[in-house]
Amino acid sequence: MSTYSLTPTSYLVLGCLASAGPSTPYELKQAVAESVGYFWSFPHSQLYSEPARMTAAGLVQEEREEGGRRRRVFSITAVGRAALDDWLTQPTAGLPDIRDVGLLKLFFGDLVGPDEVNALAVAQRGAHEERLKLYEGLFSGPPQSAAESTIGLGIAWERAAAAFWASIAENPPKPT
Amino acid sequence: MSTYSLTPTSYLVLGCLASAGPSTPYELKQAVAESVGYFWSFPHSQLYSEPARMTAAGLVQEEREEGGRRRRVFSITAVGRAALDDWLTQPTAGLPDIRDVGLLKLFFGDLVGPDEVNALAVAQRGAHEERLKLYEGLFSGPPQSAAESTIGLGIAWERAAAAFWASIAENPPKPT
DNA sequence: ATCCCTATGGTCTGTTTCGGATGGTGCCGA
DNA sequence: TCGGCACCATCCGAAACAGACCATAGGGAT
Repeated sequence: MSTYSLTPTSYLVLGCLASAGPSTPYELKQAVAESVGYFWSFPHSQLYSEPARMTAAGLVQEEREEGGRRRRVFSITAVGRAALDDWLTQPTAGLPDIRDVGLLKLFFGDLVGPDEVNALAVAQRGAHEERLKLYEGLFSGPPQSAAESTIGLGIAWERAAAAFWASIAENPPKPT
Repeated sequence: MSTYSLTPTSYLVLGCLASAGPSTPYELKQAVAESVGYFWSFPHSQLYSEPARMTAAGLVQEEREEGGRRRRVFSITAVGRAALDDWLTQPTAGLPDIRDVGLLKLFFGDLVGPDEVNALAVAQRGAHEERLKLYEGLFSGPPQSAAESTIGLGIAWERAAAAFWASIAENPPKPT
């Protein structure tokens, strides 16, 4: 067999199918949008193409809805479930890039004046605070599952970032 | 004119050329690796191909070294500088995705046991702490420039993430 | 001087991602 | 019954990506 490599998108699909049962790509898209999509946006087109790819590899299988639109419904196979468990069981130690366009601008902030840096900092601070409020409104009690607990990192990140940009705004870096 | 769109990579190149003066792709690669590369890794191949693309758009210009390897040396043009200033002057309010594979695994943590979640949390915590130490060792005093101040967000992120994973490890989420 | 070795420096390619443009289609209300 | 819209799906060009692979200058050993 070819060295078929599973991408994060693949595991996303596998995980969703394992959690929510058989789904259409559209349902995947919905589920993703209101959960994991907050910290990892997947283009919806991939949620259509990826299951197709994975069908060929035997990780999922495809059926058709009976009536109506006769949409494709994908479900995870035993092979897929094994691949998912395998992945979930390996504790990744890899770290993501921050890849923040705002931070990239700050990095080149010495090329423009302090006013521009300040405007950037204010805008970023506002955006992070807004997002923070959104996150804080999502759940009321303490997290009820591993899935819900992920919001904790979102909140921590937004708080940290808001504080960082606030400090930049207050105390603009200047080459002496 | 065609709608030539500048990507973050383009601005990276422009910014580096504006900051450091005319450079070869190899020098760009070096400069990036030891600075902005910590939070945004650019494949080195792009630092070769992107300036070529940009030359065609008139944003940079290319010369050749006299002796030795006769490497390509790129420098920013007035047009390029204007584009860069324009970009730097617009305060982006956009937020990046976190895109953390570990967090994605946590999101599906309900599909495996608490032991696996715990192992993940421990590994992630360790990785973030290690990275934190690296960052803290980079500069001694307070930041001397906008560029240096970016490390602040790196440190804040690593601290927040390490704390988050520590809390997951201590208090593993369990569906009741 | 020559030749080899290795740091340094550069190119190329197949795959995946991205994100939006575009194109169907079932269903409900008038 | 028919028109419109929300729902659903596919496609495509342009980049990003990772990394394999190649080239060469210049120093050191002989």
